[in-house]
Amino acid sequence: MAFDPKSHLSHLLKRALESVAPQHKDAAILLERPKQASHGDFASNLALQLAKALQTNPREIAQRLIRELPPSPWLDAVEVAGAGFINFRLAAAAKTRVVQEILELGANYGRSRLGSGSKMQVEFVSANPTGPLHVGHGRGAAYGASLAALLAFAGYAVTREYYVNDAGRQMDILALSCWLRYLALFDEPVPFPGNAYQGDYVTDMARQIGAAHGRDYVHPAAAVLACVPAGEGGPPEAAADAHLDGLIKAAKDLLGEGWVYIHQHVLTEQLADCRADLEEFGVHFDVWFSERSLYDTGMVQKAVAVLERKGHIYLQDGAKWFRSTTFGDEKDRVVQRDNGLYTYFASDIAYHLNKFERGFDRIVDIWGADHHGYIPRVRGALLALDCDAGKLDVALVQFVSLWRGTEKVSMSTRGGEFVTLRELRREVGNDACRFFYMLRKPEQALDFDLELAKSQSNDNPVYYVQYAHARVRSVLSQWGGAAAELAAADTAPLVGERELALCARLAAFPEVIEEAARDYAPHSIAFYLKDAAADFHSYYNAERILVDDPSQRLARLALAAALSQVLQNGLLILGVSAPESM
RNA sequence: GUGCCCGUAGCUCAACCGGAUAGAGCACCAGCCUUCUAAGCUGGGGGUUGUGGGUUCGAUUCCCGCCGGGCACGCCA
Repeated sequence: MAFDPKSHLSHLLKRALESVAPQHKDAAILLERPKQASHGDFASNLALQLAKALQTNPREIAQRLIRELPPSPWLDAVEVAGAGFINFRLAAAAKTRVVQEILELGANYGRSRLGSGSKMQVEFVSANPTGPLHVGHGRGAAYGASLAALLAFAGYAVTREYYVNDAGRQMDILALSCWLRYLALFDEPVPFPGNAYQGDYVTDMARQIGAAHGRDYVHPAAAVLACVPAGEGGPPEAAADAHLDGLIKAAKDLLGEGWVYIHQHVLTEQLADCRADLEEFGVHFDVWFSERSLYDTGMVQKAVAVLERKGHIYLQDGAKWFRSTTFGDEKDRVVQRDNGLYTYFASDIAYHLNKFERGFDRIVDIWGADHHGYIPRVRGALLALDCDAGKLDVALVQFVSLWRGTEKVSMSTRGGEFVTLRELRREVGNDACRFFYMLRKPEQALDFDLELAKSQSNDNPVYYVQYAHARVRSVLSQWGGAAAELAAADTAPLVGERELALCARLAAFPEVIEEAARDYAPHSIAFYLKDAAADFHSYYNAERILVDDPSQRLARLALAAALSQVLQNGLLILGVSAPESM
């Protein structure tokens, strides 16, 4: 069992507490690493916490705690400071131990049992397969993938899932868009609606269909328009929607099985494209869950029927409403329209019910911030279905706005005017992309300046971290010894201020992992890695590693190797490579 | 109008579930390569944490009001 200074101190403090204030022996013992080195290696505010209950001056309590502290060979000094903090100074041996521990555990250093194997699902991206992923999806992908990796590292059994919206109107619009482009290719041009999908990829798919099936799906433009309402009256937007629906209906009627083919084709194409894009980005999924399958297996009907049986459904204006206001929503929601079609919400209820039936201990949905209003109704539905809604966490990722210098790039998926994730990755590189996305917490809106990311790519912090890793690898290869030699190295020669600071940084890694996992905050790993790299660069510039003295050389090499291991472990979670050389 | 997120150095962002003198990077100024990778290091100036109250030993953090920005308020997904 590895020695852990923090839990050791925690144990000592608890013993002292039992002696000083037995009635408060269960008080939480908080140990933190002070920001300032002069405050020692660990500090506790235990005395401050107890002051009120004991009606005693906190400094006095701190003194008593220190007096009752069992002796320990790992401690150099303990003192009262400030308002009543207890500052601990560890013996050098206690600080440098971590080096051997890291070299022994290797890729497992920092791994935690926090999750204790409980089943966790992380659902993310889940973009409509109606076009290429854009930079906003990229953020969700980077966050979700890093979070999932982090949670796995923290001991959870994680399932990564993508919910494929392959059943709705948006897919119909995409299929229609493709067909209209196809008709135009065969000289049957139907005016292309402004609210259809405009992107070039739609025309590309139309060409594919034309190449494979020739004129099989051609119908006269006049025949198409004949069964479409002109879309007059009412607000222009509603008219445009009605017009689009008319076109979809016309397409279905005229094409029959052909419609099914085109619909399936565009879905398959877009999903494959999306999947390949994500794979290249280092983002992998265990499950691609089809919305349509919920209908095919009757789960949507079942979910609504259960709600109905429990008395949470009522009829109004021909539609079925879920009384979500009973469960904290601000208004009731339609689950089945008067035309018999289920709403997106209905399939989402079924989907979440399915998630719960799969027995996850915890479920994390990662959504764009624009969906925040959706949370109460999903929770409401789960409560209505007697599910423990407390198992569901929704992490909202704020928007990404793209800039080229001072000019904002307008983005609209439907309009086909957007910067794709692929373009971004090509411009900036996968590593820099992944790291850049992780440099701010998800609830913070992100301004992504393409010019900056491109022109100053050398200033991107990712290179700073990778550079530290490459430097170590370079030194190690020049040394040329065996790794086993390092793991057995005596770390006693590590006495320099920078060396001990680096040791302390490395020792904090497991705590950083646990805290980040608890808070769903992989960004804090990126910040930690920057700090660790900074500690190393500073050390590297101040001291030489390959010194003449054999024992000192070996100890320094071991320290450097330990750092590179921690950088690797952290970068792996973030989906960023740790290069041998740069 | 209602709800959610945000407001910290000139700019972009941190701050360990209330802790000690609020920290980094970029930019700016001054230094460091015949020695392990200068994509690096050392030093310097930069702040009433939007604002006004409240809670207490102690507030960037928690509560309330206001100001400013973003998002959402569909029988779309």
